Amino acid sequence: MINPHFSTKERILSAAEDLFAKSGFAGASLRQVTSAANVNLAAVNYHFGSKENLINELFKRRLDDLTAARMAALDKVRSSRQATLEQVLEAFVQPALSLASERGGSSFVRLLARAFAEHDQRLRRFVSDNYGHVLKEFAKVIAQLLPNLPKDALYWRLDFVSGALTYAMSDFGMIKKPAGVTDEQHRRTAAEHFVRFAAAGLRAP
Amino acid sequence: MINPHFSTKERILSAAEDLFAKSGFAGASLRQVTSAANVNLAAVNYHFGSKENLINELFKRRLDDLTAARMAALDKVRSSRQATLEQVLEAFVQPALSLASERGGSSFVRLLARAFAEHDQRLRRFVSDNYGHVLKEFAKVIAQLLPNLPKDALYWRLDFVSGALTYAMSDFGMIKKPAGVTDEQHRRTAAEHFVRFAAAGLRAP
DNA sequence: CTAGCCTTCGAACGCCCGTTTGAAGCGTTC
DNA sequence: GAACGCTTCAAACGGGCGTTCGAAGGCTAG
Repeated sequence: MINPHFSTKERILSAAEDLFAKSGFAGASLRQVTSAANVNLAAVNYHFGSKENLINELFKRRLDDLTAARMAALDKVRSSRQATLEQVLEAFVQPALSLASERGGSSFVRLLARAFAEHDQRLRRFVSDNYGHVLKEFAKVIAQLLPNLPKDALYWRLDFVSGALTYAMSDFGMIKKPAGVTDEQHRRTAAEHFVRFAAAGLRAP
Repeated sequence: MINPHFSTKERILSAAEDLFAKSGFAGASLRQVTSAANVNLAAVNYHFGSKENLINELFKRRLDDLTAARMAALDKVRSSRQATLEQVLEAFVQPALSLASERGGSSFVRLLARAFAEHDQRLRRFVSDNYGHVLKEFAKVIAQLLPNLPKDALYWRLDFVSGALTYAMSDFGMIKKPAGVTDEQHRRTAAEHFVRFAAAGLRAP
């Protein structure tokens, strides 16, 4: 399960990502994590200090890359002469898609959905600090592309878009990957459907 | 906090709803629940048998009403001569809105979102058994209203719609109720925005 | 009044939790 | 090869967990 070639720290992070995604932060114990990682129990507190800090490191590791990739994609779209709503949405989704394709990335995506479901203030603060400003940047660009849309309507619709994406990427819904389709293709299809749906929703009369 | 006029069973259910919504099923203990309910610890196992069964009863209590109300609203729309997509979506949202306005209902809505985030198979099975067939009925009606939309696109979009609703109703997003607006008005506004957004998304070219 | 039943109660059960500790291992540096 | 850091280890800590138990309480029917 866990590759023995990686360092203790990395093995813990990987195992924790899987187990927390599966059972929740309170539901998965450090004993389960260290056992899956083939690592001594005390290693968590040695390398991360506490369970809570391990969770934070888990998010930091992935979110730093994700937010950077999203900002880069947004800047690219922004600098093009005639950006479309679809391109902006694509810039938002594509990096998340790449993340989900990484080793363990799909677990992390579900973890992210969990972080939203947890109303725990400490965790929400942490996620929004590392994540919030990117959403604001996207909101600004989208607002420019929909100049006739009142601000309150825009914010509502952006919430709906976030929800739709979170939900779909976490495999909550009834959509199941058909047999004979690679994960990659499945995600590509999901992204295409999402961009069409979200763009139309944002443009609603 | 907990009304002493209600029965032990009801006090436990109310307190459990609040605490599980706030801290998660694994995160809130029966000792916290019974303490908040002003009830002896052993009462949970006496009245419900186990923590897991308490959780099931929690969902049953609300979902039975919700699904019945949704089916009734759908039948009403169905029987009208010329049903619109907006009316069908309204029939889906309105009962959830009423539920959220009930005493403790807003906690339950967040609990429902948690149930989706938990990938726990037992809980998912239970929720989908009590919840799934209603979604299928709505899907059928919506499919008739969008005869040119391929089936796979329809299912993707319905997933997006579910996600948008779940997310928005659980207060995950950045939308905050403005001061001086009642909960009732806030939810009414949310529903209007949602129906417009979802209808447009479903009708996307 | 009393017998019976449903409910509540305090106390305890065994178990697992996150964290800490001090010793053991081990490669690097003088 | 001794001394030093960094890492791993087994073991234990106090505490909270879900659940169980037998006694006590309190209501109703005879």
